[in-house]
Amino acid sequence: MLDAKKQLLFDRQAEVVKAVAHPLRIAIVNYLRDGEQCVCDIAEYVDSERSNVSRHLSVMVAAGILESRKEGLKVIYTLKTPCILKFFECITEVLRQQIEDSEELLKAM
Amino acid sequence: MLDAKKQLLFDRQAEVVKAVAHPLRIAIVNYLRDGEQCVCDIAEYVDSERSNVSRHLSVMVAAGILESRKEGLKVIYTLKTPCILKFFECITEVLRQQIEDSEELLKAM
DNA sequence: TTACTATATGAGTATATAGTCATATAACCC
DNA sequence: GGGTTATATGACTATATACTCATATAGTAA
Repeated sequence: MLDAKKQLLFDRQAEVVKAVAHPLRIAIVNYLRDGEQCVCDIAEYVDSERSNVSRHLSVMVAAGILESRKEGLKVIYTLKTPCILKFFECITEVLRQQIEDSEELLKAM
Repeated sequence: MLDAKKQLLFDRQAEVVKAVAHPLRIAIVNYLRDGEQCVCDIAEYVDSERSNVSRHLSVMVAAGILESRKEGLKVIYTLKTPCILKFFECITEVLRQQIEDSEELLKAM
């Protein structure tokens, strides 16, 4: 059975994972690979309301994925842990496997 | 701006990430590291209703994370892409960073 | 056949999350 | 000071998700 310590760990891990479990947030993380950006530029890139983007950014900061600092009027967001990018390599591998499976299925038809 | 192709990719990636963005599902994936298991044993391990566990498992199969096969009355679930484990290394690194930050804060107090 | 077990799923409820709009705050420029 | 801009947040609605209970299905064993 799951002990309380492990359960707590999985809760914390789930918080982090949830923070990137959204297409918009994934787009943001990918955008920030190329360098830090303000809310307004991110909002333009992902084509969504600034207020909405601001909320998504807060969630990712709370999860420890992003960092922010104020610069004049703007708030600049950065990737805090570049390891989050390795994360997407894993996800891409899952997707690649899915496509291979579809191809197998197609061949068998 | 995000083009349609990238948007589609991020949608697919989000599907996979969502499939592990839950403490119970993370517990299941960790349990399956040590080998395949049936629904009943998984349900006992995570201490949840079988019907609930069964649904969580279906989601992860749909996302391409798990595989299943029938064996008598039981349905056995396996990790399909072991790369999903690397995934958790990244998450753990984010958590470790968070703890380091807390320590820094504490020292500064 | 009947009884039993493991799993899946429909229907319902409760909760969480995303998105929008209006408004507040903070920093800037005049 | 007043006006403007960037960001954050409260309040709301719409939607998605998790969970439970009851039931259906498929296999097993008598």
